[in-house]
Amino acid sequence: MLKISTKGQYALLIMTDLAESDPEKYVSLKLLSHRHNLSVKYLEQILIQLSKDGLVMGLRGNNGGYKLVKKPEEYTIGEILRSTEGDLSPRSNPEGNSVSNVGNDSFWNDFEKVINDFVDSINLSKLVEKNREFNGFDYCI
Amino acid sequence: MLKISTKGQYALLIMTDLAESDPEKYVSLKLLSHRHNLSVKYLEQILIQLSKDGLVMGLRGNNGGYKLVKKPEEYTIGEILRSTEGDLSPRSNPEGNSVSNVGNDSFWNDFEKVINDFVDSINLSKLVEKNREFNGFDYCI
DNA sequence: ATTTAACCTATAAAAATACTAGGAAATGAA
DNA sequence: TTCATTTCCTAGTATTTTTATAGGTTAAAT
Repeated sequence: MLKISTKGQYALLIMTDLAESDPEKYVSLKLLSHRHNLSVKYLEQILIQLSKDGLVMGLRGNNGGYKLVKKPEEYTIGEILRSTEGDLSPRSNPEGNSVSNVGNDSFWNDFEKVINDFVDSINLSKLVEKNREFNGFDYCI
Repeated sequence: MLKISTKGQYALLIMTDLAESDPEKYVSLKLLSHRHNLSVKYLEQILIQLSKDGLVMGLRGNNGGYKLVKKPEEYTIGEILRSTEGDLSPRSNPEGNSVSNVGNDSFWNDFEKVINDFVDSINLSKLVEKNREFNGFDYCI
């Protein structure tokens, strides 16, 4: 279907949220859950993945939560999406079966490159800006 | 997952095949099935879809089958993929839920445009050429 | 100690994909 | 006209992927 799953969309949403928060403070899943009307348990999976890939840093215990490890402008949308979605290759089975479409390889490779080049050309700050433009300054409860 | 399904890949494969065949003659599913090692019944669904969208023309009965309705260079990869995949929008739920990510709309719109611009920039002839380069002249049994 | 909250693993429901199956309608040839 | 052929049409099924939920463990702060 050529779709980014909701997981990827939520990852973008949460990263945008963290980018707008105090970069020193940890934001808890509970808070993120309330702010975006998503279950703690589902967000957990997303943030653990982002954490494993070193995009965010988690802290346990009281006043724990997650925060960014870099400045917002240092994240590309691509690295966020690839963290939760896996590689953004539009082709289903890279070299899997016996179908003789190997001649189309360059098309699929080019396609993949176009996708990655685009998502890597945009950084998180840009997304935050767009959000600000749209929502005014604060949008949270 | 941001993947074109196998259906879309097969559609491309079959369209490439038809582009290499005699434009006047109808090629049967049986033959296409043998050539690409795919079931007649599955190919049927793909070709009926392409037929409904006016990309190919079907003829029933003896010596029936499918043929292109235009010259190969007049098809874009985009119109072939959109026929079997539906629209190539990377976003899961256009305006569905209550998640406040509406500020990211322009990102998703741009993303969609990048994808469509790419697949519409390549025509079927180009794919045929690539195949020829790779396989030499004839690759079928 | 106790509370809080991230981590980890497993499982279940829903949706999409990847097929398979049976029959109806049309075409060409015998 | 009859028959084989092949597209058309609709339904159903199995597998995989997505979208979650749930329970327990570990770590940190108070």
